[in-house]
Amino acid sequence: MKKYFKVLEKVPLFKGVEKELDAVLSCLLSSVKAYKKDSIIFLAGEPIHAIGIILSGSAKIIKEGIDGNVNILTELVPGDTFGEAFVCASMPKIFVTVQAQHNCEVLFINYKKMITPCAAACDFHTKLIENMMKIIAMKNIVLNQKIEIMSKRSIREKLLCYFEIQRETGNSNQFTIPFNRMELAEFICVDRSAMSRELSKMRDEGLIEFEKNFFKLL
Amino acid sequence: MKKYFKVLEKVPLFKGVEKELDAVLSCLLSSVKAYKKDSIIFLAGEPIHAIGIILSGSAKIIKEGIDGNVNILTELVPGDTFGEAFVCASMPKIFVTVQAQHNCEVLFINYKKMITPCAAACDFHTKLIENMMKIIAMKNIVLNQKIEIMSKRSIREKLLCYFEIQRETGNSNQFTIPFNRMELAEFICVDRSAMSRELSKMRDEGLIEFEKNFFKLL
DNA sequence: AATAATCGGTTGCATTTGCAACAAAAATAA
DNA sequence: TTATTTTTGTTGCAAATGCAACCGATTATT
Repeated sequence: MKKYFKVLEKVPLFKGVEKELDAVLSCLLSSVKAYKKDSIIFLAGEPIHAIGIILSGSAKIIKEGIDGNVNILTELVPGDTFGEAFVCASMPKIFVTVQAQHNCEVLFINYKKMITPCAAACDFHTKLIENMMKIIAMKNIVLNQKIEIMSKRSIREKLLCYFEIQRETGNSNQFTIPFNRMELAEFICVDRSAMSRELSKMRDEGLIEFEKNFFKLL
Repeated sequence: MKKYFKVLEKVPLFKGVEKELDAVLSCLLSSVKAYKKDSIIFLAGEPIHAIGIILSGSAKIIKEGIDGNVNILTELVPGDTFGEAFVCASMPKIFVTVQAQHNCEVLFINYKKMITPCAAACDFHTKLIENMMKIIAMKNIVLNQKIEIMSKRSIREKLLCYFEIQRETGNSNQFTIPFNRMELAEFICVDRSAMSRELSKMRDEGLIEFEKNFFKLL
């Protein structure tokens, strides 16, 4: 177990209990499982009762359409957590499939164990609960922001909405975004070239200035 | 307080502790405040530390753009909860504004109190935490579904994605949706008439059948 | 029953967008 | 350095979409 501490220390779920990780993990009945490349970790439609944390290797969350085409929703790397939403919502089954991309190892945390204070005076339960709540709530806020952006009808409005969020977040009219053009287009769900065209127009109209990932609102 | 039990009994946060509501509320240091029509309950940019529950009247969650135009995100009626995401995420400030639509009364639940087990043997804390987790996680799933729909490029794909979710949820190729045309269009963020046009086309092509809110996938 | 209001479908039209192909610029590799 | 790959911007074009206006059907109100 020790060899994973480097990874586990940085997992948001364990923030504040890094010192007691040994005790935490054994109290939570956590287990480690290894998966070969391409094998299934969670299968859509199956019930799940534990939260997964990638220890090594990588995995992907995929969604298979009725027509058979698969869609990669997220790529998971060491330290990433998955399945929380379904477990915490007590959903009878998970909607997505999690599949190993390379050989990988996964730590599973039993949810019931986590949120139930145990007989022993394990006072880190409160901290774990707080962390988990924070993780999910934060994701909630981020998802809402994304919906706010995507609910705009035109590319220009989507961009302005995204920029506005950046402005609010950084309290500044200028900022560096964490995407290149391609990624930004994917994030706001529009065509890259169409977005590029719109960005140029907005610059010509004196609304914004930009150079690579650096943007300035005028 | 008694007079609000009718409302509080049905609040998801209190599911499973309806019998002990009196004890719960006093342990949580909850307080009730009355607001006059149009007055501000939470102001965007301010810090918040409590979760709100509408007891009577109604309120709205609004977002003010930089250009001054306001956007109603949600309307809140008795029993509705608000502010959970920001409080549970420990955000330093709330991004949206909550304003009374009519005169209304709001119950505030202190978050710290809720997630911290108290000295007295209040074993309902665990239940409340579980409920809160479930509420936020569930919203998470719903938001993800909405994003999945909105990330589709065409109206047809958006509709099919929405229908597919309905199909999965109900395990049936036919279902009654909770929206009229106007609301459905708003939900998937497209123009109503354009959506109507697309629905007709899809029917003509033999993809679907529908009558009012009842849809059948073929 | 008569009237008004809401809802859903249709259509013409201008605009926006996605798509594809290409070119310039920048980054990376040889 | 030169060659190669990746990234970004540009443009023509066809298709999709939003918008507005309209009409008939359904529902609610008087």
